[in-house]
Amino acid sequence: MIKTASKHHNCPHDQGISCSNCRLSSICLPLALEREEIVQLDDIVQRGRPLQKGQHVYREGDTFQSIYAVRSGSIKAYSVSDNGEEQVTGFYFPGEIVGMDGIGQNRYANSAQAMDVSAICEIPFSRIEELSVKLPTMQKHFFKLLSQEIVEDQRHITLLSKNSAEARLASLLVSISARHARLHLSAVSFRLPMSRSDIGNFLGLTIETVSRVFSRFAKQELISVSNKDVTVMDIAALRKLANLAE
Amino acid sequence: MIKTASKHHNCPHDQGISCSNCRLSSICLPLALEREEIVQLDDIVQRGRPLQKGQHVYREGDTFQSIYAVRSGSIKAYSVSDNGEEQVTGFYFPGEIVGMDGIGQNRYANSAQAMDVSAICEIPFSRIEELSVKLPTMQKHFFKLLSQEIVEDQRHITLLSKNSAEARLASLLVSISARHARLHLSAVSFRLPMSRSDIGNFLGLTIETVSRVFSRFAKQELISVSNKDVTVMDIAALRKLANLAE
DNA sequence: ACGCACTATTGATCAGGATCAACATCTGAC
DNA sequence: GTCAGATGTTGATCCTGATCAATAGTGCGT
Repeated sequence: MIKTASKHHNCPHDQGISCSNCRLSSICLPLALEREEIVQLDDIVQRGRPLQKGQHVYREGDTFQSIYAVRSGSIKAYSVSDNGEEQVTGFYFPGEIVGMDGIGQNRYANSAQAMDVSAICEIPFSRIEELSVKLPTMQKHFFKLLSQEIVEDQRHITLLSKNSAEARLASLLVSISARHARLHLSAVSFRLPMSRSDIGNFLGLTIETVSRVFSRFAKQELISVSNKDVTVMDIAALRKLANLAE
Repeated sequence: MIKTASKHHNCPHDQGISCSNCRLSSICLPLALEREEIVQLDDIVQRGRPLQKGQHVYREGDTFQSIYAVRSGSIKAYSVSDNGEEQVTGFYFPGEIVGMDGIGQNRYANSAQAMDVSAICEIPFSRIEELSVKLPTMQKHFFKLLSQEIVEDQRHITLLSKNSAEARLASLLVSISARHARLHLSAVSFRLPMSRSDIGNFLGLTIETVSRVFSRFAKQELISVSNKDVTVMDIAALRKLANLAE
């Protein structure tokens, strides 16, 4: 393999040195913002070096300072409850934002950990607040982001409360497929960055059940699985299993 | 019973004709706001006539315009999923705020329904946005409110994902007890405004299981139950069952 | 006060997923 | 390339809570 110079635009962990030319901006900063506003946001966004797999973006209990946009790779968020059990609360892909749970209490309610080598954009929240006062569009955008996370979490509550193991896993696969499509990646073939244990934890299932349902889906030729690589063969059937509208 | 004139301050559905003298303001508008800022908020808050039991504040899919503070009574929020099943996503008591799920999509993701005769304060969101641009404290307050709802929902996800029927019901009882205490009402004796079916739906259980767990708690003398009236006899034991820290 | 419909309780049985256990496969360090 | 530990798969059994069913209680309208 030929090594490409990482300063240019073809390395996935370094594409777009500014929000203005970041190809994720349509997801990360939906519609709303004007070019000039994006330039102002650009000034406050800090782009660090990539995180290695397993490294934390922040930890539960840390003082809240920033929210983070995923630029490449993937992040899992999890919290540890009073009795010491871990609960995975979300998986985040490029263009998505983590850390908003920290605003309310001035400390993060979750830890955020890289599941792959990942690049992230740090956005100091105090600067967002300042900018939001000057730019109502920006304020509106962040109100919306927060509200959407609430709706997402409520969907997940419904998933856990009302759906079978098969429906839960189907639902996760459909969701990941759709998010890949949004990134102009294949909606059909993708690599799951998380372990079976993370999937089970997120879906409220044991790893044995996750493994069995994967096998069952494969036997029914809805997907084919090899380790973490999944190929979706019948998305319509998965959507049906997940109780989603066509 | 002697009828009291409802214009004065002793009717529970009419206490505090303004935010400034509302005894819930410490909950509904935590610390943050200055007297003068509260006066400005006062101007935009609309106080309607009480809702009867069963009436809706808004319905899923309605165009989003306002958020609502519960002044008296109690509200349940629920959504209907693609397959037609109802999911109760939350119960709201005086001082708490409903409707923030509507911001992201410009339509409510849930319906909100009165479980008792309830008084609510309508707060048009566009006015909040305007005011937030002028008053950074106000902006910060609403960012926090939204973030706290995210954390709440994630706690509920953990409850559903990791806890037994007993832990779930214990957790709800502890939560309602604490919220009553915050309102300076008895943390020990209270009336549950919601049906067993709503409780089961919220906790991801059938009504039979809810009923059985109530009976079991009563037999163990952790609580005594008569219909919707509950007396908590051993809050420490309930907290332990709910896997909460002391 | 009566009856009807709705809500809740309790019991008997069933089933989905957890748990326990054995084995297979992958990954990374050397 | 080899080996050890981690991760994943598959099977057998168990248990919690769902389902089905019968009964009891509540509360509202007349």
